[in-house]
Amino acid sequence: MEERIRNETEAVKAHFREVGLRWTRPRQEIVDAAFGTHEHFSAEDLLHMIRARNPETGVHLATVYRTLQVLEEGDFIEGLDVGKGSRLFEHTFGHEHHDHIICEDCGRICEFHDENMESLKDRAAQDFGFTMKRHSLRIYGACNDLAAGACEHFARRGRSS
Amino acid sequence: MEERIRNETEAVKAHFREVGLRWTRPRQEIVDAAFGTHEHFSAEDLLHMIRARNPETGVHLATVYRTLQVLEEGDFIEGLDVGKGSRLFEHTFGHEHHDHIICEDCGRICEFHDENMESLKDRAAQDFGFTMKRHSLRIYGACNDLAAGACEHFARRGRSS
DNA sequence: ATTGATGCAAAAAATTTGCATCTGG
DNA sequence: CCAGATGCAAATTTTTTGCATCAAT
Repeated sequence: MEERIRNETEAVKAHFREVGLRWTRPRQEIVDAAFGTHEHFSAEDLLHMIRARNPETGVHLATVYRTLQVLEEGDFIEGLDVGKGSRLFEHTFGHEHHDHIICEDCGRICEFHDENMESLKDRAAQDFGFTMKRHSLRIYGACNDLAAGACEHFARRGRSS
Repeated sequence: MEERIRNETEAVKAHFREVGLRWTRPRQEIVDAAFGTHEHFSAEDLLHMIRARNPETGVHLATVYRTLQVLEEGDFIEGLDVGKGSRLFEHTFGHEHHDHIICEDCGRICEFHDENMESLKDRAAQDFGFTMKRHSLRIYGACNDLAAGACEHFARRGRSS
């Protein structure tokens, strides 16, 4: 897994070099953190993760935002509007595209991939004369775990509604 | 069409009465405007539309936001995160659900509906133990009109990026 | 009358920007 | 050295809230 991170980081580094962006300490830390988690994270979450890894870090939130922008443009991460609060990100480089199911009550996010759905999306874009760049399917619902009182995600976050 | 608006307004009014909300002048104007357009609108857009209809209106933006919230909860309108800028709304009452294709360059939004897609969504939610409440599929791309220089939407808005 | 709705201003939350300074190439 | 990156603070943008007042029921 550390190896995976190394590879992904290397890829980002290569991309940066390629497009003439500099490889700096803050960017290193940001990328390491972004690829070091499999959770969805906000800009602020990521900053906390960076600080957890290196309490001495001087990385500033503004730099996180700026770097996330670059990473998104380079298709290394993907932003996800969850409706409430800030945009969440996840690393996507080397991952197959997937869609999201979001529990409106506890905030839990499940991921799934469906080839049939993908072809339908392609077709729709074509039919309407669009060149598809990306797509985002989000299903909002209530997770049954929650109804059953067995939702650990809820326990962790403890939101109401 | 005026008749349609009347009916929709009546439905909203009935719903308000039902759940014990008052029917006020500001709400009347907001609902009329929301159902009087077939475009997607932001809270601010809507306020402009209200002022266009009645320059004397005293409706305040905060009230627009508050009312949009109520309307969304009542399933009369639906919010749409377009990633950049404010949330857009569209009235949905009496309309079949549809998905969106959004041009990242000119902002044009196309709507489509695909039964197959709908069943796949249903299935996915079920498979993951969710009770689906709503869903949002957005396909982002570049519209070919734009590439061909024939995109009127672009001419109207004239954005870059 | 009572309770909810509104206008207004001010706060909040999330993100972006200007600028002096630092630093990688 | 020099363009680009960063920290920091301040500005923006979008949405929400507190509160005195107003109006629907």
